[in-house]
Amino acid sequence: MDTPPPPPPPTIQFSVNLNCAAPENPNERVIDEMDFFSDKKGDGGGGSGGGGEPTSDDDATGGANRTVLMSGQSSLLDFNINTSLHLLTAANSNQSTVDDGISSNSDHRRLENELRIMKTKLEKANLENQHLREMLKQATNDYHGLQMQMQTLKQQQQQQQQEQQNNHQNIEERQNRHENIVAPRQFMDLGLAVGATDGIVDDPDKEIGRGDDLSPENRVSRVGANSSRSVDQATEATIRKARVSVRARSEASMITDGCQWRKYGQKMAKGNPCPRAYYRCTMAAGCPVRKQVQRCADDRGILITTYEGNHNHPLPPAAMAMASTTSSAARMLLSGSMPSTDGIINSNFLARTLLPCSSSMATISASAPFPTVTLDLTQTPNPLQFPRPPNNFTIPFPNPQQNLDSANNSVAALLPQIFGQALYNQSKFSGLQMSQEMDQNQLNNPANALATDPNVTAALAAAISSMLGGSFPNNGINNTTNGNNNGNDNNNM
DNA sequence: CGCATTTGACCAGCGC
DNA sequence: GCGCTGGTCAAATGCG
Ligand SMILES: [Zn+2]
Repeated sequence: MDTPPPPPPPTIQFSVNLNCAAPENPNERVIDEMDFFSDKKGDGGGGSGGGGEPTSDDDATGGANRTVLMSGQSSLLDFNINTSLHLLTAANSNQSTVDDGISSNSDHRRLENELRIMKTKLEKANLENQHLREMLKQATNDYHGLQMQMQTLKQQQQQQQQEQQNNHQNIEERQNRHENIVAPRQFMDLGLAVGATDGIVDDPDKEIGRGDDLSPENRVSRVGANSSRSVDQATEATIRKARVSVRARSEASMITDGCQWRKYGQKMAKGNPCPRAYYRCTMAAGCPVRKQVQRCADDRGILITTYEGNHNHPLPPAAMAMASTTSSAARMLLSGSMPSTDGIINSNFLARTLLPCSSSMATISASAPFPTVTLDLTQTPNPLQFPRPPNNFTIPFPNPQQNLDSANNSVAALLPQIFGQALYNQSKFSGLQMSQEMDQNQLNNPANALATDPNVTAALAAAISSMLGGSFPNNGINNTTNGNNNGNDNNNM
């Protein structure tokens, strides 16, 4: 779901929370934010039982007063019954009694002052809550998208089983049906996530510029002056388009990702004897998704596939994996690199988010013109033996076995969830759930905290590697390109 | 014959 | 302004 007003970048949220929490009451305020979302939890960080249990009195004063109450003075509840504003005075009654003898006017002024301060704080808190709500909404949407994908996989599996039982036809027929089973439109909300981030820069370009430029009818007048406008828009959109490149060992000419690709160009890259092939998604007429396939100059066994753009059409489950992976990764990139001052910091942060364990496995380059996420899977000789660390986060697979059952999708289907987890982790540091799971040390160094959790990287590597390795022998799904563009033919310069 | 690939040419951005 | 490079187009070619 691309929200026209760009959702507040998580990283910014993180800093905001730090600013609010650090100076005075680090824990209570954050906890209270969490409390705002989950109405059930009355106790803050440690409280088991009574502490912050919302009472009927609490309802009368509203959530704002609860903020004050959470600061440790629950005994003041009685005073709050009269007026909500008196809570503030009551909270500082101890100090005010000291000054009592001086003048009641100054006391009054001070009270007003504090009232003002509290009001501003309240507004701030409300604003923050709003932001967090938006983030929560987005996370929920992502979750729903994944659920839809899960359902699709289930349905597909059931259909396949039925087909196997009813008629033991040849495999080709089944694969044709496999193509026809497209993902529900809802998933496109996930897939188009980058589109939302694109909207930060220039919204209509992606659809109008790209779409027009790619439609065959409009290509006729490409050289003409009338097309210059759309071309400009398209290039502008391209400038900030994030890319996701996957490095993996493969002898095939192209990795199988479930999409239909049509080769539209081949160039000799600078400093690489192997040509670079350009592919375009042909599953829909105006689909803007492209990918580049190139062999590594040093080791021709390494295939570098770079994805760009988002599908504007429903996808078969097998293709959804990679599509949502790339879009999620791209969204991570763009959401982090958007603010100008934080760009560098965020890119580093994102790099460590994606790559907690080993720096050699994935890198994030936010440098111009394209921010790129690179997943280097060449270091994992046997992905299936990847150790599964038992701690910390549990990647929210709805039902992993279902995924593994269907041959084609198998591990590839895990990709979006894994990346979704990465996003989830990122949002964690933005303040969503920080208070409950992070201690102070981790608060100071969130990237390190993430780095201690190798689940993301491990699962990601295993998924992609397995996909690469497993899909080639016979599971070639929809790819129409065959592998005869191997290194030697140097065509273009 | 239709479709995908090949491949030379074209275009735009960027650095000098 | 010029050359280099990446990316794209589209006519030519190949294939089933
Ligand atoms: Zn597509």
